[in-house]
Amino acid sequence: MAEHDGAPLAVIAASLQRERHRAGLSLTEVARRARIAKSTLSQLEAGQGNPSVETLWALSVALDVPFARLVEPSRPKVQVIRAGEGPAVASEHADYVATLLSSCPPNARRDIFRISAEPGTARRSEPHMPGVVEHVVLSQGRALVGVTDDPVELKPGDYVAYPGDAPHVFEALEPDTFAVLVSEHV
Amino acid sequence: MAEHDGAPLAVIAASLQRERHRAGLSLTEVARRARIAKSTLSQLEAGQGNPSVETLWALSVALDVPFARLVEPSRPKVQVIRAGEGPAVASEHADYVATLLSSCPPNARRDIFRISAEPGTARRSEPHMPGVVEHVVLSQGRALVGVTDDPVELKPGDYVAYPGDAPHVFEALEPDTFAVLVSEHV
DNA sequence: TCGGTTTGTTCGGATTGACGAACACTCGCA
DNA sequence: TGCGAGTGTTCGTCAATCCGAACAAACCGA
Repeated sequence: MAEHDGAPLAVIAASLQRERHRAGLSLTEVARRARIAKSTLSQLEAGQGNPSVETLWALSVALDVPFARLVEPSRPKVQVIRAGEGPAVASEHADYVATLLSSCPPNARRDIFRISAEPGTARRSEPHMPGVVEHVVLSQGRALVGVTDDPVELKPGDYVAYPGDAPHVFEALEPDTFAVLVSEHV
Repeated sequence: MAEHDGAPLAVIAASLQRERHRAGLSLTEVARRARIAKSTLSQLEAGQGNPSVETLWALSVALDVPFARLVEPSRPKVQVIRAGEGPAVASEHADYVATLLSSCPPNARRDIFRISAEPGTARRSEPHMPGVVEHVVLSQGRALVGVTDDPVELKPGDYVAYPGDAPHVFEALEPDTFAVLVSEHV
């Protein structure tokens, strides 16, 4: 499910002004760098108008900001989840527990999991959405991780990234294996 | 530095068609859902034209994909970084090592680090860009992590998230403390 | 107080995106 | 073979963006 909050125009207006002020630039200067008329920028910041992609792209270059930053807002707070706590993701194997630490909030596109696994059965995953990348850092134990055809053996501290839109595995090789998994859908 | 590859129009054209085919929808059907003329969509997929933000937004809703997916591409590969390896981020304290595991690729907005620290001195960080959130999962040892005013003590397996645009700390309380840090700038 | 510079605004005119209908085309079925 | 429903395309028209220049207001040094 892709998130689609409010109409983007108001967000864009706010973002443009916010990023411009953050960079300490004048409206005139930004318009010059983006090679657009400053009148256009003025109206965009006023929330009027519906910029073309080229115009907005030029602005994202001028402000040196990722494009998406202009169309999507922001927020945060402190949050703690203790080792035992947190929603455990259902699994067909009792010896594999994935705990969701941070689910994809409005407009970041990644989930963070804590993985606990015991040796024995390999945990195979069907391909996810195209464009998903998974990152695993092994904390404890030993595990075979990666795409099913060519998994990698990880020891504590090792890191691996692999495309999540292909079949992949997580197989613990030692008891008490524990890892951090970041699943991002770019 | 924000990434700004090629002109976005060709990318958009490709993305629109790719996502539409992935969803198994006809051009007519997508146009109907997005409430835009199918002629418009046809021309956009042909790489002609420079859609307005509202038009593109409507399409992202109709296709149920995040907006940014339409303007920025990407692709992955398997990558491994062993426990000892990887670029270590400079630090004024020798007893604190941050290894960059995955730097913000085109259009994900997060970095992943492995942190190794020894007790003694606290590692204080100045605020980063506004909108940054940091996620820490402790792997080994014990540490005091979070915003400087109100840090949280973590034990193995614990997780904490906090705004990175305020001063924050990472202080190891035991030898051989080891953690995973995800820094995302939303 | 005056000139000079910079701020962001508003105003016609040329350019261009978005629309809807008509178009050529393929497929399934009687 | 003809019909109908589906595909994605091209065309002319209207409305909108985008532009450049002219604009008022704030600021600063002489």
